[in-house]
Amino acid sequence: MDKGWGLTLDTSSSTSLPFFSSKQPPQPPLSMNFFSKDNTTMFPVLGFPVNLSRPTNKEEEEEEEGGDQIRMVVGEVDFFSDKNKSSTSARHDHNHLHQHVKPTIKKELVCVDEKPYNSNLQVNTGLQLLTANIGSDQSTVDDGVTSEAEDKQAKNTELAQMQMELQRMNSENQKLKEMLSHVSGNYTALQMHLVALMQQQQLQKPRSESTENEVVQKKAEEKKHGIGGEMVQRQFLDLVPSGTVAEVDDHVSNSSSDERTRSSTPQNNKIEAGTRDYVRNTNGKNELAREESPGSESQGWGPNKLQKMNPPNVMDQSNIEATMRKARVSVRARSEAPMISDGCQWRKYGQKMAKGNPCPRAYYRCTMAVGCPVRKQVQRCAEDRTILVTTYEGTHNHPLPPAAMAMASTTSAAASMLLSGSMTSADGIMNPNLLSRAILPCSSNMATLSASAPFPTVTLDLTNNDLNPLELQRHQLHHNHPSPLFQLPFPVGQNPQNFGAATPFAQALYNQSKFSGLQFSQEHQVGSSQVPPLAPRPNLQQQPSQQQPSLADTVSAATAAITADPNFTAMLAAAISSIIGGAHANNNDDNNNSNINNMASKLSSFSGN
DNA sequence: CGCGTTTGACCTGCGC
DNA sequence: GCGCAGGTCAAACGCG
Repeated sequence: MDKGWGLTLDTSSSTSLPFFSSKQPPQPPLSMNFFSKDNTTMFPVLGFPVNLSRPTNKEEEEEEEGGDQIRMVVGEVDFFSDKNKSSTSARHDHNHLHQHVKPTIKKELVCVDEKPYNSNLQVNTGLQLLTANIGSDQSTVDDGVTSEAEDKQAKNTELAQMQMELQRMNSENQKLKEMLSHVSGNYTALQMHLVALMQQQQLQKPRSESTENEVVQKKAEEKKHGIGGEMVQRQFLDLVPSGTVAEVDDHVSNSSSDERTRSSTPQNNKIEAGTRDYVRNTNGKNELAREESPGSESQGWGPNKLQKMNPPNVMDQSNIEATMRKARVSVRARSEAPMISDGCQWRKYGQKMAKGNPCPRAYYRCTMAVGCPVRKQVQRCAEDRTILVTTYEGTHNHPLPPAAMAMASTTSAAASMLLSGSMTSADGIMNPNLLSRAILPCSSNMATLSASAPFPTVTLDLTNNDLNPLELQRHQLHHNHPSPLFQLPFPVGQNPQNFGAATPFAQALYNQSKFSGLQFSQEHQVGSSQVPPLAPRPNLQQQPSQQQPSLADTVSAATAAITADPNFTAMLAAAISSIIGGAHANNNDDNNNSNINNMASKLSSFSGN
């Protein structure tokens, strides 16, 4: 696992990353690091590892010694470990309260909205242990040695001390809550600014690109939601973090699925089936613990139903979770290989003949981590069998190699934003035009949203037929790249390195695919597949999946993508946004940040344009 | 022998 | 209620 990747948004400098409006009150420095060196903490939506801990550092200790009454140490913020369920901060010792109180924020950090944090937040400051210790101390007084008066005095003193500790810890709780409010405030401001930027980009686009219908629809939406963009903002605020938390919750606790188990008898069979699956696979290498029953996945939780039954702010987490999983991102690309090499490991678990398509559809699960819910379907297009349609569903719950990062980011961001649109539109009906422009402002012909599909789906079409092979070839020669096994929608007469306004997104995708290692492997990734590989081209050069870009290549390619196309900023920002949505966290770990700070500064410079 | 794929059976939702 | 289609399961199979 490559450990060189992190993603940091350092908001301590509003000049380097001007996401925060100048109207915002001054915020404390906030560093978000989405990188972890181990596999224990990760951000599930994008598969980015997330370190949400803010370990005690010397500065904080010095502050304490300097006379602060309230010691502000957030010890462990563990969103992903089940350990906290059964054992609290057991290291607490009342004799060393000052040194070892480790408040543990468990499980969920939810809501940027009005909901009070303490509704979902358990802050354990060790008070229970403290209480227990008080009792224990009282019961172990040696009355044979000390006099009654001394004993009472000692008890009183101790009680007073304990009460002070209680007060101190209460204050500490309060401070922690305030801190969380700060972080969420920062997050909110960041998202609002991001949306504003995206809207600016849309407004700057030539009006001619919009059809009359789109204009009418836009106006209708704006009328419905007041100021234009309010809807999108709400989408960000309501859904990205909530869905993210739902995903987090997915891996911390099975409470939601347990509730479903209890509440729905017909699904029990399926859940048991899933359990069987898990048990069976525990002997194997690639265990697959199903997190929820397929039945509950297919309960018809379309966006409309969700929206009608649950206002966004009070949306049940399990519903969000289910819907998050249903969001699909479909990638259409020309490939002669049976499967796209997207950097992940997949295991085939089924194959079906789908109606209306002579080509079978293959079903794959991600096997990079135990219980990763991500699945994908691979099928050739019936009309043009050179087109491979890969549909991704779900979000990774594990760190991803650099080669898989960008693809996961793109699909997750698209899915998140797609969902946010589908779930918050007032009438429950998606507006594909509006949404697609919100998601991918310049990609009206590349990304489409399907409201008619059973699940909300966004399709990234990389199969534009108006290709210019010469330009492609020139590009390959120029970059000394072997001929890619897939084609990208370079429009005729345009240099891939210098896209016109017509398809800036194409280059963004190209660059992205370049740095994501999005390749089409001629060899089978995980065994054979009956998705029929086409006859290899004579000049086909092997693009082994293990030939993944180095970190430097990745960063430089990302930088190139950003510098080449401001619209890529929107995509990247969307990905970042969805990450932040789940993080709500503060991390001062500055390690591994340099490369991403690089990207962030690039991003900020373009955001300012 | 372990692991991944294959493939028929099964489950579920949906439309009629 | 029935049939269809999509999706998943799991025993059988094949490969290294």
